[in-house]
Amino acid sequence: MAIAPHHPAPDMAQLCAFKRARGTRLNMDDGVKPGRIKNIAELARLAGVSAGTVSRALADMSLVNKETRERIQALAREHGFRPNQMARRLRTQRTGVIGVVIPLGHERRQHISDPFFMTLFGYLADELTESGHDLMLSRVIPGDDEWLDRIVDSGMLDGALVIGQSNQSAVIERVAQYYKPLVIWGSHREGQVQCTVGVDNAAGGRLAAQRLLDRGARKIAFFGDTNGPEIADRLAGAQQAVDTTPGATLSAFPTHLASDEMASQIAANLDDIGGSVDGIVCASDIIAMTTIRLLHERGIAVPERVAVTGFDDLPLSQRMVPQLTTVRQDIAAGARAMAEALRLRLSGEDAPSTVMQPELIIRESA
Amino acid sequence: MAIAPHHPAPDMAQLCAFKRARGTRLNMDDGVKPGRIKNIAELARLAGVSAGTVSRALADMSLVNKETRERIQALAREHGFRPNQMARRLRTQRTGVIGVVIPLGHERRQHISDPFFMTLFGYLADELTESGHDLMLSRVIPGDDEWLDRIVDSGMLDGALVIGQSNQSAVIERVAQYYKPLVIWGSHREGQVQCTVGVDNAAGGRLAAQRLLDRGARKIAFFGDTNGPEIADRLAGAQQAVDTTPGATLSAFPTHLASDEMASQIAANLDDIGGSVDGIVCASDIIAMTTIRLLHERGIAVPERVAVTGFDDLPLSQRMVPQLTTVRQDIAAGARAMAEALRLRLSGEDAPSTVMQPELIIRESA
DNA sequence: CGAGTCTTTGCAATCGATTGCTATTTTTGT
DNA sequence: ACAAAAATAGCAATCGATTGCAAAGACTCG
Repeated sequence: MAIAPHHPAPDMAQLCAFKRARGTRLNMDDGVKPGRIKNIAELARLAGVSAGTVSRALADMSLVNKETRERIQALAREHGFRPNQMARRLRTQRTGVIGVVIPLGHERRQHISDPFFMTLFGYLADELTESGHDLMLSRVIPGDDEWLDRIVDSGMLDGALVIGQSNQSAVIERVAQYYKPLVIWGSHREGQVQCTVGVDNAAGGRLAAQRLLDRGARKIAFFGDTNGPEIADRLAGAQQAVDTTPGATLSAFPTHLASDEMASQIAANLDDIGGSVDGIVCASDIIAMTTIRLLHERGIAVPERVAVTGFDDLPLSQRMVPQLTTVRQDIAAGARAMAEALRLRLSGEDAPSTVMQPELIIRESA
Repeated sequence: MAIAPHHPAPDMAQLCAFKRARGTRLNMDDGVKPGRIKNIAELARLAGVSAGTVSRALADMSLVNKETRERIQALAREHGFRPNQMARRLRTQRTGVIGVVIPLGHERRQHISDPFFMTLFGYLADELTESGHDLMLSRVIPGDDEWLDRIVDSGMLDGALVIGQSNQSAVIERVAQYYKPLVIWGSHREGQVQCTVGVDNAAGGRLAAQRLLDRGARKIAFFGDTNGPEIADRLAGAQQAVDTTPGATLSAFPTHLASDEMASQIAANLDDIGGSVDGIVCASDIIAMTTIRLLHERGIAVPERVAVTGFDDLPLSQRMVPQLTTVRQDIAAGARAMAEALRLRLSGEDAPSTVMQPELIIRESA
């Protein structure tokens, strides 16, 4: 991100990590900043001009004489002065900050360190910092129906991104009706106002289940928490695939994402179904990874006796043993789509929802 | 300034967009909210009191009559009014925002999705949002020696956390001399001013190497990028352990963290050393995971022919097959320590550095 | 009954940068 | 040489909430 006042165009030559700036005066005695300037007025007095001129000079406006401009800029640099962003933003009514919100409606624990969210967040950071925005992360446990209003009305944000609908679709939908610069990662529903970006979860569920069916599996289990629309769609997709295959059955087992509960819950599921299952559709790679580990502990071979599919295609899924067969969501492309939609909406235009097509990545586990 | 690394262009063909039913008009003003109040003055006029009173009422100060106070609060709620944070912050000189900075001095690529950083970041978010702070993420590729100054002087932050020293210790040290609310994740050096929280990396390296030596390994390799002090310390620790064991040798192989380069680099390393190595100390769990995967592909048994240790003890290390023997950093405890140190420093007190002791977690890979 | 205390509320300064408008120079054109 | 046009710089209003201080009204008490 750039908390920098002005961004000079990124000069690729300067990106070289090892190239140090040829600073005029480097670390020598810089601990003692020459009399710290705290606002534009002081710098103005020092330069013998008015505050307005300093402001314009620092913004590099051609309105002020080139010489004075450079003199002021040099002075500012020398004193390590940087204009107060808070005042700037109050005045300009633009904050340059995008809020990223993760609502935890049905998952109270530790959701935020979930690799999927973090990966998406990382890509979003890459995208948005490029256009000079800062990212502010808010982790919200919705206690009422106003949590999103509070965020978008806080006056601190130019726009907001919501990662995951959780069970808060209604709230999001309501806010989306009056707050434009809002983009959601999640499922698209016909006729909804909110602008979503996400994968076709039903198609993804179908792909995963179909893969298991194609391998000959008939008794299929689904591990995941279906309280949010996304996972529910994946289950529905899997159900569709199973329904079109005679003799195949599907049963769903609730499985939380929180990592500590997850393992014991999956263990319980496995003991529950015993050896009567030959394929498992997992709602995420993390669930799949844990499931495989637990099957391994029970001496059940994957994929020979039970085939397992994941969802997400996180980087780790190809580093596992066995490598994970999974449904790929292109997180980088998703982040790019979210950023693009938000940019459009920030400039007042409309932006449509984006539904990406998932892709089945066949590796070893199924 | 921070510049995002380059992403490979996505296959946009697979994105399919659905236009929203309600094409053009995005701006359905009015809508549900009764005539939108935009500032305290308007609300004050509506309530028939002065702005100051409204401000105090909203802050729930006992200074204003309980009845008027409640009346104003009700009015504010009814109109969905929320005071402008930017103005509030300009006036109070407190932002409630903590900056989290990840300097990428020697790693230009995609560092941010590194699971370790993300996990730590997640825990930090949990800790700090609890005390009412927001987190702003800044990913910085230091182009000069002022990147940190720009961030802490931006006037947007109450404090800052730096995750990883990279090769920027000197810059951090200089800033730490004048900016107090600053806490660093990284290595502690005698006599330094910066407040760090981190694990004793040398001890960790020693533990890992010693484990391999104890298993009988004598020709040890180290995989990791030693440009930053942290990994360098781990290597130094490993070297110490090897030095005290007659006949044992250690050789270091540079290995970047960026996930795409890493695999090929490790593959090259492995081919380089051929079968002449019987133990590998990896500088992170991710490196270890990739290494094991590649050894597996080459038909080299882990730990029978080559024993491998990781570093970090990420959640995934116990879900792998084989489970990873690794040096544990307690990331949650680290995040707690960072948050606590920052809180102290925010309230003007001093806070010492924290050096945590690493712990060897013996599982299957060594 | 008037002085002294409390409660409440209002007024106006403040935080620090931005920017429309005005007031000075220069410079140019004829 | 004189009017008109540019080029510069300054003044002061503004963004919206907070808060010290003053003031007005309500109440107590000797």
